[in-house]
This record gives sequence, C-alpha cells and structure tokens, in this order.
Amino acid sequence: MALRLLDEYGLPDLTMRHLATALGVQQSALYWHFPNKQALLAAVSERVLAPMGEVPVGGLSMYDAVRVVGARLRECLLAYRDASELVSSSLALGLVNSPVRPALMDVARHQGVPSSLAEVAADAVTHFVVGFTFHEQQRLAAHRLGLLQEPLVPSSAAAGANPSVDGGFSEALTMIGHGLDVSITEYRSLRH
Amino acid sequence: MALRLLDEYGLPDLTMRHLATALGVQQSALYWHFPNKQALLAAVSERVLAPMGEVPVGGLSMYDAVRVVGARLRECLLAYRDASELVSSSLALGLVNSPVRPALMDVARHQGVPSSLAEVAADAVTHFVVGFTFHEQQRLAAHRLGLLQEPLVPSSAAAGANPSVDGGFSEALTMIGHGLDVSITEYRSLRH
DNA sequence: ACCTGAACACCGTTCAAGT
DNA sequence: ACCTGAACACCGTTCAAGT
Repeated sequence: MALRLLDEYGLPDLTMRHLATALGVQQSALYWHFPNKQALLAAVSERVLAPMGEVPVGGLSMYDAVRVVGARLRECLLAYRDASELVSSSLALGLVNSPVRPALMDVARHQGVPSSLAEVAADAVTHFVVGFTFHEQQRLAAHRLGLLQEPLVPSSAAAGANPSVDGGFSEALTMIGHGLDVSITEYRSLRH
Repeated sequence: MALRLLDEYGLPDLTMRHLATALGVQQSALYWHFPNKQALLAAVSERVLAPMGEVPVGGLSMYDAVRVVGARLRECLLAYRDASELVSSSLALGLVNSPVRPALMDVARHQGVPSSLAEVAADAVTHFVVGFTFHEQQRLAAHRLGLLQEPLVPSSAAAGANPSVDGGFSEALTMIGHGLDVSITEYRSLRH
C-alpha cells in the first residue's frame, strides 16, 4: 500500500497518517509493525529494488555487466514516482544494501576479477545511477507541475533515434565500464 | 548562521524556527528574504561549495583533474555536518549546479577534449562523490550516536599508511578518470 | 498479538498589520 | 523595506488502555 501511495501521490505525501487511513487503521497501529518511518521506507525500497535480484548477467564481461546492471537499476528507480529519492536516503542511512553489488560480484568471480575491484565499481555505479536518476526524476516532477518545459528525457518514441537522448546516462556508464577494465588490466600487470 | 546551525546541530534541527530564534527574529521574517526553506538551503549549499570555485587545475590532464576535483568536492562536503545530504537535495532539485563542471570544462578546453565528454564525466564524478560522501557522513552521524562501531574512515593518523583507507573513494575516482581517458581516445580515433 | 484514542512536541507557510 | 503576531494545516512518535 505504501508503494501504491508513493507512486500515486509522491514521497512528500507518503505520511504515516495517509498510509494508516488508506489501510483503515489508526496511525499508531503502524508502529506495531515498524519501529519508525525510516524502517518502513526501507522496506518499500526493498520492494522497488526487488527486480535487481534477477538481472541476467550470466557469461557477461565486467564491462557489459556494469552497463546492464546500471541500466536495470535506472529502470527500477524510474518505475515508481520519487523512487530515486526514497532509495537514495535508505541507501545513505545504511538500511538497504547496494542493489548492484551482488550481480557484479558474481560476474567478477566467474571472470577471475578481484572482488575488491568489483566492490569499488559497484559503489561507483550505485551512487552514479541513484544520483543521476534522482536528478532526472525531480525534473519529471517539476515538469508535471508545469514548472519546466522539457523533462530532458522525452517520451519513449524518439528514444531509439538519438543515442545521446538519455542525458548522458549510458555514456557515463560506458565510461565507468571502461575505467573498470583499465583497473583490471592494471591490477593483473602488477602481479605479473 | 544557517551554516553554523547546520554544523552544530545537523540538518534535521536546521528548522526555520531555530534559525529565526538564533537570529533574534520571528520565523515569518525569514520569508521576506527567501521564498521558502529549499531556497534558503540552496543558498547554504552554495556556501558549502564555494571552495570549488578555486580548484588549482591549471595544466592538469583530464585524468588528474577528475581526481583533484573529486577529492576537493569530498573535502567540501565533509567540512560541515550533514553537508552531503544538504547538497544532494539542492542538486537534485536543480537549485544548485554541478560544482565540478566548471573546472572540468576548463581543463577540457585547454586539452582539446570535447566538452560533451567533460560534461558526462562531470556528472559521473558529481553523483558518485555526493552519493559516496552522503553514505560516509551518515555513518559518521551514526557513530556519533554510538549506534556504530567503526566509522569506516578512521582518524587522520592511520590515513597515510593504508592507501585503501578511504573506503574505495580514491580508487573509484581513479576508475572514472581511466574511463574518461578511454572515451577520449575512442572519440579521437573515430574522427581519424 | 494487534489495535484504538488521545495526546505530545514539533513542523513549513501565510498574511494582515505594524514601523 | 523589513518585521511581528497569530494562525493554519499539517507532521512523527508515544503510551496507556482496550480486545
């Protein structure tokens, strides 16, 4: 129900009061199930990030894994209104783990890449994607309120035509992928 | 004064009421100077980011610029309590511009690097550093409350000894720098 | 085990009115 | 131009008491 309210009315209106009345209970009833609001929001974040558990990365290179996993995370965050802000705060508070770490660690193991490098890359991807999408989604919200002309990410139609239409998102992911590859090569040449 | 309250009591306690009483006026008086709280917080963000205006990047390569500017941004954010969260939200709301863009654009111009690549890199660096430091600073706050054992970034003493003591921060920046270099090379080979 | 009722201690914002 | 006084419409959280 919290996820439904989030998507319909946005994070600022996802209050304990609104949630309780939507559920037909008193607001204090929620505190039997969750210690506080942040814990509840963390549970909602987990739901938003659930699709990250089943990303198809079998046989992928680290470079490709970064791109696929990063793109998937963006999709998850754009799937619900204000989801980026929600996840950003849950992540910062340490109430939710990096949603891209498991997949990248998996690929690293299969490719014989040191897990420390995979972790660094996971951090870079996570923070970049969440930050970028937060910014992106806020522009969408501003556009919804008529405060902005162009939402930067136009409607799906033209999306296929121009490769740089996502505001530099995929280019940045590519950069991070390239950088990881260089770091891997560097690491391997260091241990001969 | 807002900056002082932020550093002393943290973002949650930086309320219009507290600020007003600290200034010796009524809370409504603040609304003559700022349209709303977010605008005031954006002004505080500008103050936090002021040192980003004078980063010494003269003659640096793009790779080095990314590292220097990224490290400087982290220092700015760690200089005041909860500054990362503050800047993160001002940035997402579009009330403040990327603090690393100007410097990187400057270096790009001097190095004959296309500005579009510099912009993509600036986005990657900005979002990574803000997100990473947000996480980092939240752990510091949790440690202050005794809710956590190790703040991950230990006291300055041991910092020089172990190069990976910043939790992967500089490694990630290095990766982004490498990735930018690859993208530049790729771009140049494409136009022969 | 799960919820109600009622309160506590706050918020950001507005606006007529003052000087 | 700049501020006061007072209100409006909210918040998250607690806790004794119910069933």
